[in-house]
Order: sequence, then C-alpha cells, then structure tokens
Amino acid sequence: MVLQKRLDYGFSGYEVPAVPRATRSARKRVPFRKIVEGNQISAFDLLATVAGKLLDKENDTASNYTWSAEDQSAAETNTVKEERGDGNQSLKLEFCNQDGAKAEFFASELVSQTSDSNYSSKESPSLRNGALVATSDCLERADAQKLMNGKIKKEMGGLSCHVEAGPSVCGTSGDGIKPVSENKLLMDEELDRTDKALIGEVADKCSLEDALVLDVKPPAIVSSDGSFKARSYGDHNPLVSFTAKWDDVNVVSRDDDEKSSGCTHPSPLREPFRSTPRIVDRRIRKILASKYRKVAPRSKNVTNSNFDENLKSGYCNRSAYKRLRSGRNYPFKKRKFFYCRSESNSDGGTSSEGISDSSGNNNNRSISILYSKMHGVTGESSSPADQHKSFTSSNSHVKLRIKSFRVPELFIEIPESATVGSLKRTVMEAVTTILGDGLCVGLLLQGKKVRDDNKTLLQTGISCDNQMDTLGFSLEPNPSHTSPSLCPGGSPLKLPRDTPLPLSRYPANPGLVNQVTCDPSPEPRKPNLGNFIESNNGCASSPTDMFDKSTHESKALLAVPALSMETLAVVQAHKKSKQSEVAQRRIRRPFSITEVEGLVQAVEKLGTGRWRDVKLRAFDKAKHRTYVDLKDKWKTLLHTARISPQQRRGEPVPQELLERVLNAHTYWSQQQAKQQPLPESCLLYHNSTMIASSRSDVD
DNA sequence: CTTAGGG
DNA sequence: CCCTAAG
Repeated sequence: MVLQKRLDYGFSGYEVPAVPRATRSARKRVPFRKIVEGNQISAFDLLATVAGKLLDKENDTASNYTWSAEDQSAAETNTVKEERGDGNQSLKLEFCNQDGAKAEFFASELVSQTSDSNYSSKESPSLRNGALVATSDCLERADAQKLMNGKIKKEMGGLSCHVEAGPSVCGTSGDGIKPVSENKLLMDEELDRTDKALIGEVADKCSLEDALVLDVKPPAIVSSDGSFKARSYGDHNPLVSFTAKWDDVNVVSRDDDEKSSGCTHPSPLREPFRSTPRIVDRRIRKILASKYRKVAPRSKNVTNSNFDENLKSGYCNRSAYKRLRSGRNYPFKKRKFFYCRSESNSDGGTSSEGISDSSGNNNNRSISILYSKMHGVTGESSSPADQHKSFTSSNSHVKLRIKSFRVPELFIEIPESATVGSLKRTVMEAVTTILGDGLCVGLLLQGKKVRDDNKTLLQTGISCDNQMDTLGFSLEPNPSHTSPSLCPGGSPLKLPRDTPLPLSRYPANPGLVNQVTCDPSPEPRKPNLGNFIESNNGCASSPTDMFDKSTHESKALLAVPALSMETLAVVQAHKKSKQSEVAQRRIRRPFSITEVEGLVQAVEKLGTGRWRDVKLRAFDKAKHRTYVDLKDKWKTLLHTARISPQQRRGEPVPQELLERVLNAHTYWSQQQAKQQPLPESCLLYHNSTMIASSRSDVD
C-alpha cells in the first residue's frame, strides 16, 4: 500500500490583493491554514484556499467577475472564477497541470449568515463555515486530488486529522511550534484594525478545522454508486477510509451555462457527478489554449506538480529495504530521510522524543539551530507603490502577494567547519523537500547577505558562541528558474518587505521571498571545541594532512525539516536506535594535490583492487576519506588523465601525477588480466597491442 | 565489510 | 559523492 505523504502548511494573514473590482478594498488579509497530500505546494492550492477565504469575506453585491492567476512554479494554470447563483456565491478555481490531471476547486461561500442558517445549522453544522470543495475528472487516478468540505471531516469525527492547529498537537515538544492561540496573538499584532476585525470575524465563525484548517487533498475515489470515498490520514490512524454519500458532499454543481446551482446547499445534488468532467474538459481546453503556454514549461517542476510523484515511494521502499539489509552507518547515508519521513505514517505512533533525539550523542562540534521563526524579507522587491500597482494594473487577474510566511521547526545541525554553501544547501534541501524546486536559499547574517559560499561558517562568524538570532535565511526564486511571465497581465510577483506571521506554516509559491530567522536552539548544543584541534592533529605524516586544516571530520549535515508534528514524531519513532540516521550528503571535499599524490603512490604499490589497503596505507587518518572515496577518486583521476587538459575542471592535477595514474592503471590492469584467464579474443588483442608499451616504469 | 560500477 | 549488487 502506498502511503501518502502529507504536508501541512498554511498561511495566515498574508495579503491578498484586491479582487479587481472597485468595491473591494485594496487588500485583504486572509488567514488560513490547510493541509495537502503530497509534498508539492502550488500556487494553485494557495489560490484555492485564499480565494475561498477571500470570498468568505466578500459578501457584497453580486456581480460576476473572473480572476485568475498562474502558478509560476508548477506551470499550472489557475483560473479563479467566481460564480454566483441563488444569492450564494461560490468561487471556482480551475487548474490543470501538465500530466493532464484536471481538477476544479470550488470555494463555496458557506459562511452562514443569518439568512441561510435555516438549513445549515442542523444537518451540517460545518457548512456554516467556509469550505473548499474540489472535484476532479481524474477520478480513476489513485492520486486524484479531492477536496472535501468540512462536513465530511466533521462527520467522521476523529478523522479530522489535520486539526493540528490545536496547541495539544503543536506544542508537544516545546520546540518552537507555537500554539495557535499564540499565533493568533501574533497575527493580531500584525494587522491593522480593519483586518483585525476581519480575522476576528472569521475566527469566530469558523472552527479551526473548518475554517482555519482547510483540509484539501485527501485522495479520494468516487465509486460508481455515487458515494464519495476518501482516505483520511489521521494522526494516529494512518489510513482510514470512510465514505460519504454524495448527498452529503457539498459539491458545486454546474450546468453548461456555468451557473452555479445550489453550490451552497447541502441538499442532494441534482446533477450527476459525471457531468462535471465534461465541463471541466472544456474549460481546461480553453485555459490551455489561452494561458498554459505562457507559463514557461520547466519540466522538472512541472513533473513535480504530480502529487504522487512526490510520494517517492520508491525511495522509501528502498530505504526501508536498506535498513533491513544492513545496519551500517558508514558512510552516512541518510538522504532518503527526507523522502521517507512523512510516509512513515504507518508507523502510527507519535512520539514525544522530538528532535532532541536527533542531535543527541553527537560529539562533533556542531551548531544546533532550531529555526523556529521564518519570516519573509526581501531586498529586491520593488517599492510598495510598485507593488500595489502590480496588483491593480491588470483586471481579471489576481496577483497574490504573500507577505510572509514561516517554516517552523527547521532543525539543522551542522558542523562549524561546514561551509556556508553547505549550510545553504542543507537548508535548501530541507525546504525544497517541502516546496519542490524553484527556490534557492540565501543566507543573512546580521542583516547582511552572505554571498561567499565557500567560506566556512566559522570564518563567516557563525559559530556556537554566536547569537543565532542574527542569522537569517531567505527563500529566493531560483535564478535559473525565473520565468518573468507570471500572469497574463505581465506583472510579476512583487514581494514586499514583510512582517512575521503566526499561523503560517509552509510557503507555497516559488515566486516568493521569505526569510528565516532562527532562534537559539533549545537543543543542547555541543560546544566543546576541544576536539576540534585534536581531530586534525597527529597526521602530519600522511599526505592528507596538508589538506583541510580547517575542517575537522564532520558528521554529515543534519537537517530536519518539520513537516508537521506527526511526521516529525514518526521520524523519531523510526530511528529510535539510530540517532544519526538523519543526515545529509557529505560535504564535498575536493582532493588536494597532496592527497592525490598519496593516493597515486599507494595505488602504484598496492594496485587498483585493494582500496581498503590503500585507505589504510595512505589515508588512515583521514577519516573522511573512505575506501570508496578513494576508489572514486581514482576513477575520476583516470578519467581526468584521459581527457584533454582543456576539459578538466577544478584544481589542476599535475600532469606528472596523471601519467602515473595512467601507468599504474594499465600496469595493474595487466596484472589482473594475467591472473584471470581471458577469453581468447581478448588475449589476442591484448598481446598484440597496448600492453607492452606502457608497463615499464611502475614500481 | 569490500569491491566494482553505475548514477 | 551516493547507491547497490555481489562476494
């Protein structure tokens, strides 16, 4: 069974620009939180939710308008259209992604006003609140994304698994997740009076799970009998399926005239569900024709928009297999952690071990940072005036501006000897796992950007003794992924200076810029610098000693992005015995000439098939060089020696060494060939040509 | 755990 | 550098 990856993210209080209509105020702060299945956040999801919340508050005069936005990151085309019918309003959001999955999202205005409370109160209390409903015409797909309204969840009682907003869930480990109440407090501070009132209203009206938490994407299947089946992933009940009759599902039903009929009614649907796809198709085609091509197709991201692709079940399975297969932890291979952690729902248990587990017992001098605050900041965005302009310049298009967001609980442990670049990459990897590609991470230290990726953290001034609150990370659009044409209107996303926001969880849009400031970690740090010196001592005789004085052997980087409390906990449960399981790709440490010299020498002596001996002989004290590393280095050396000098990169290896590499290789190949009887054909070939020539002077 | 190779 | 199949 494929376990779904779940991602919990949310925003609160980011600004939504004015719906292009004069009667609407310039911007609305829209608090919301939502959870999706899959690890890809797209503007699509964002938009759907935002739109829903936006309309929640937009109860003014009925008039049709259309607005849309395009997701820069995922090459999805989003169209948001408001429809009105029966005096109720609904918002429809259409999108399609590359692989043809099409879905429609409906954000129905269901906030109960006094006028419509007559039907909503009893049979479906949750319908009183804003709900987001989606349909999909890819029902066959196991990963078809569905939206359910709050009612389903509510009726399932304990299955409303995504109500993580509650302090009981968020605050368990006391490691930086703020209870909602506190968040709300912060939120309020951020808002001006008007917005404050607005949010208060919403909060009052909606329960957490119905309004602030919009549970958007549980995989669902619509069976032939018209019942709506969905799987819900409970905190403690990983895969619980339940069904609900369509009658109970609040779906927007539409006719071809595109008028909404009864979208806000909990009453039975009049229209067979199957009729929807047809309409969808039509619309999708339209969208495709008009807009889709404008979105620069970036294949990688595009594919990532497939939720099921992000399940990476393959990774997980393989990793599990590996864990079973061997218990080694050397070299550290923990990368898969990122891919597997959230699937581990099947482990079921949540754990209170928290992250402390992961950093414990680490004797390396490392900085444990608990990034508990992330808020956006941008230096590059234009002036507020420009931004405002960009929002209002083009009618019928919505430009979302996320003022800030926060990625909670990005836990990172990294040696001081690590480079800034590796730190960035570590953070990036953590974040990317959540967001998908399209972002890069910037590092700010005391407000200044740290650009030199090659400086070590120590050199940069990031050390144990440092106040971690001076450190900041920024999520920036990946330069290689820039696609200027964000929306038909042509005005790109502008990102303003931001203010920290509370409830927010994960950012959704690669067009965004945000910053991460990190608090001092509650984790016990390991500030014993004594070993530092030692670990590089006493190896003066080895060729590797000249190298890398500044780096002590570093435990692999460790980054634990927090997806949610559950996933975090699951991870902990997973590796109770192996704390170091969570780590990162090792730092790249180019071989110095001295090291190459030592390697060549050892191989000349020992041959190419005895890497363990080579390691022992020449790199015994270089703990970061494994025999596999040496083997790999030899491989690359050989390659380097064979290519033209122009094609070589990196620190040039003396030609003399390269020739020794070649000679040693041919010699030992020959030795090997002598021992193992060759096929006759080979024998003939070898005898006649190459062998004799280059075996002379080795050893 | 080591080797050998592909990624 | 990582990952894995094979010894």
